[in-house]
Amino acid sequence: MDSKIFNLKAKLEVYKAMTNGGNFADCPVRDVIQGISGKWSSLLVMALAEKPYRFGELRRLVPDISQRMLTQTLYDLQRDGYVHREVFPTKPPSVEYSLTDLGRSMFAPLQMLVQWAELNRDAVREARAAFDAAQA
Amino acid sequence: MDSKIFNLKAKLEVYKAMTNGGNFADCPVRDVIQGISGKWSSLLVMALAEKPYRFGELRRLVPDISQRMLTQTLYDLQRDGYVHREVFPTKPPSVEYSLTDLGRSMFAPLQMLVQWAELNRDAVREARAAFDAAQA
DNA sequence: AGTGGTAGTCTCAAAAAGAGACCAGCACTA
DNA sequence: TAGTGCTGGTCTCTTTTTGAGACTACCACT
Repeated sequence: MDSKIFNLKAKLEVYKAMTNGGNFADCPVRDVIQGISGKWSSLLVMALAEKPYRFGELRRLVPDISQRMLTQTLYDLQRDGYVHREVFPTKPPSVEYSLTDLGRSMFAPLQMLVQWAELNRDAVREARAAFDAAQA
Repeated sequence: MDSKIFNLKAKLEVYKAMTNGGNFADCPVRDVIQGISGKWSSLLVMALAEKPYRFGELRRLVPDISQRMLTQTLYDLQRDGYVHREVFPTKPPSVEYSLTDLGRSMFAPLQMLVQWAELNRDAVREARAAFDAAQA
């Protein structure tokens, strides 16, 4: 075992002590990770990292998101402080979404993961195909 | 805008060309990200990065996961090639789960995100509290 | 004979996500 | 002047996903 890999068990004990001493259910890191690991969260953060977008622009950019989920995911991202929402009083009022500083700082490590995914998507697809073939 | 931030729109065009030319729905990166962004996936990968664990050990380590979701998440991780499953013919047969090389290589960027979450969990919680207070 | 540990599966209820209709207000067009 | 479309959503209904908990079979130990 690589000793540089952090010790999860020790961390769990720390979290137990930090929270209610009982279980590991409300581990604060999990809380944060969960907020950004939703189906659409990372995609929207990636989009907004490029430049601010309006609601309809995001909808067109990600065609297979429903309006309902776009609304809700943006709301959640705003609530967690990653995204800023600004309404402009144009004739049909337009709403612009942009990353906050916190959002940009979170985007950095997220991008690492996305880059890994880009590099390794073939490996994952092959593994998946091999597994499915073995199951059949 | 920071010019070092990659251009999502250009990427989207590339993906469009790579897939069916139509929409961005089956973007391969999203496919990979989705596999590791489940509610339990990252947590189990983090656990297995420390050392291999057996089914029951994982269940005890993460007390609030149901057996059903543990089974299924491990199955999915195995299917995508992140996790290796090995059955030992002990008297009650025991099953050991461990990370594959692919899993370990994915854990590296995942850890970046987890470290970010550790450092910024307070900021996120404050943002959340402020937002909720403003809504009320 | 009863208890506990092994790794699950099965069923049913609750929560989350997806599909699509609907809304008000303004601009442009026929 | 009535229709059409764009703005950013909400509302309802259905499908999918998740969670809770009972149940299985086998073996060891008491």
